[in-house]
Amino acid sequence: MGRSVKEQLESLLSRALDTLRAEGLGLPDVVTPQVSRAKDRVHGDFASNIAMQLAKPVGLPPRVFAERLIAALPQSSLLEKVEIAGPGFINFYVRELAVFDVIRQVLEAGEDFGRSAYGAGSKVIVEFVSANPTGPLHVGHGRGAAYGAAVADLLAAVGYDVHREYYVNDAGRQMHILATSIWLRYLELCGAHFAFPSNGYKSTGYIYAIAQKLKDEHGDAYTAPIEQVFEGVPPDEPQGGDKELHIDALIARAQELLGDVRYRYVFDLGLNEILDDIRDDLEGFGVRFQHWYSERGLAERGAVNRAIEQLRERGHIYEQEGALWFRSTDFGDEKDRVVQRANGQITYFASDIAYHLEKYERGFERMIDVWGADHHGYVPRVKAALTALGYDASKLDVLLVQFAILYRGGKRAQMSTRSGEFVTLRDLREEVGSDAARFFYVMRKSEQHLDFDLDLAKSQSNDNPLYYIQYAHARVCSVMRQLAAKGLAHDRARGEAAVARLELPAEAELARQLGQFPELVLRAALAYEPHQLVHYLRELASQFHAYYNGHQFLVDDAELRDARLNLILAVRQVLANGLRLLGVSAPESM
RNA sequence: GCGCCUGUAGCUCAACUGGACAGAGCAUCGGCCUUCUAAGCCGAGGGUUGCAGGUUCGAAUCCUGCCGGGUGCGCCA
Repeated sequence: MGRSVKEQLESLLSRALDTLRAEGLGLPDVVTPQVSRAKDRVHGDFASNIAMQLAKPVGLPPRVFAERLIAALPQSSLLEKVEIAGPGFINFYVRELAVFDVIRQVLEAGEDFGRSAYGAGSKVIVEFVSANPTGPLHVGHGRGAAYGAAVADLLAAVGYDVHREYYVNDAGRQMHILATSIWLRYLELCGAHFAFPSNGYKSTGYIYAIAQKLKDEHGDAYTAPIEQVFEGVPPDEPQGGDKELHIDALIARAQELLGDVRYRYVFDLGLNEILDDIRDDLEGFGVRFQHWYSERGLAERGAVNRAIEQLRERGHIYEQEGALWFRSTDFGDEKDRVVQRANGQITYFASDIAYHLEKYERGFERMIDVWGADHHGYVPRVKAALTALGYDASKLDVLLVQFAILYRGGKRAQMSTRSGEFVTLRDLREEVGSDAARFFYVMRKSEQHLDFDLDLAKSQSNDNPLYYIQYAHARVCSVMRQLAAKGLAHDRARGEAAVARLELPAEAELARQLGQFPELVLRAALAYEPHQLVHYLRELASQFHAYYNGHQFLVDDAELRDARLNLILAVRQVLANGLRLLGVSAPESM
């Protein structure tokens, strides 16, 4: 595909600077000129602010320096003209034919147009979703899933070797609460009556479903007398007690009455059922992982103890009131953190240190974690631990995703994990479809709170930006169907030979927009900002719709017709490539 | 109280990461279907970028201080 126009211009400027340096101008030794797209067409196609940046060190007024730079520019067939504007911008006007060459490039590259090798050879891990397997994914997880998947796909598109991973928290206290909740529901199904713990997973239907499965498969082999279950258990909160002590005692009782093997069975049954559901849900959402990384496995391999040991060897661990603490305040955290509780249990934080340690050991050059923004307080301590262990914490980028708030009929549709009444990702997908969900989730910058308008996402109207973009794609397909219906064939070579017939401003504008796609993909990938792609596609669709409305493609003049068809086929290709990166389909008809 | 995110048109958001007159969509108003899908197009109005300072050739963007919204500050995960 060759170097982009932008890169070629930057290289031209570099050579001009070398010339001036040779002439004895006081230039810094290393200068990498930046060329950017001109925001406004009256400023040409590309612009550089290099003259203003270097005016001071060189000791010349910006415009004078710009003039000398332009005079030193090597000859290039690319350029129509170069001008100085405003305080000292250098504006580049690119030849029309160079602009239209992108059509040929798009049609040749097809699905690969927009891809690049920027990150080639670099291994990156994107860890996202990682929701506790204690229940179905809800709409908050959905945004992390859509965003993480888009970031991963963008990075892969620009050449990184991307590893997508889900960290499964299958070892913590929450999982024990889940196992115990399932078991108590099972006892209910077997005829027992009691007050369900207020801190248990009371939830809607899935706990019962798993309990029912246990009953179907094993009858009453897992029962225990209900008096024994609650004997000596401290009172629950509604009875004036402590809900945490209450549930912890019930967990201990479940383990005691079931014994190791049967308890483990219930525990794993719950874990696997829920994990299967999550996997299936994400699959339907177009989100796939290379690896489901088990927290329990980490502990069983001794990796967590090893991590704590390494911290201790480096002198960052101390003991206080029976617990082991990591002195994270030495590394900028606001307070020290417990890694092992007084009761001997390892904290989630300790597992997380071990997990990230392994990410380094597995050879990733960049690590990306996508977390809910409510976990932001957790970032400094993880980075502190990695720094303490001698790793470069700047290789870890924690991307925080703000909440998505659902609106239906102008009112908030609430969600919460513990109360029985929450909106699952599956509910959302069923209501608006996976395409709309994927699209709306990444429409906004991730650190921006997202107002998710369910009515808008469902509406088949011009308010809905997703339909607007998909419709542009479908329209091109429709044109091609019409071509066939008229008994005509499209000849790409004839169109390419007649590219000079594309004389309309709208055509040049479209070609310019197409030419920006590769840079846009790169920029969106490196900034972790898929919303840039959304805005780009909207703009491209808008330009296409205007072109479509104003001009006929299926004209009698075969050369002109094929030249125009090449252009709109290129538009269709870029729309499809962009939508695919967002995990959204590109329908052939609507 | 401290930390992080955030405040841009009536509403929802952009602004290529410090660049040129701050741009879109929706909503409002006025036009366009005997021609490739009107799920579309064309046009109009709408702004002291929360407020006050500062940094510089140049600020919505960086710094400081206020004001408002969100979120977090467990031997939870």
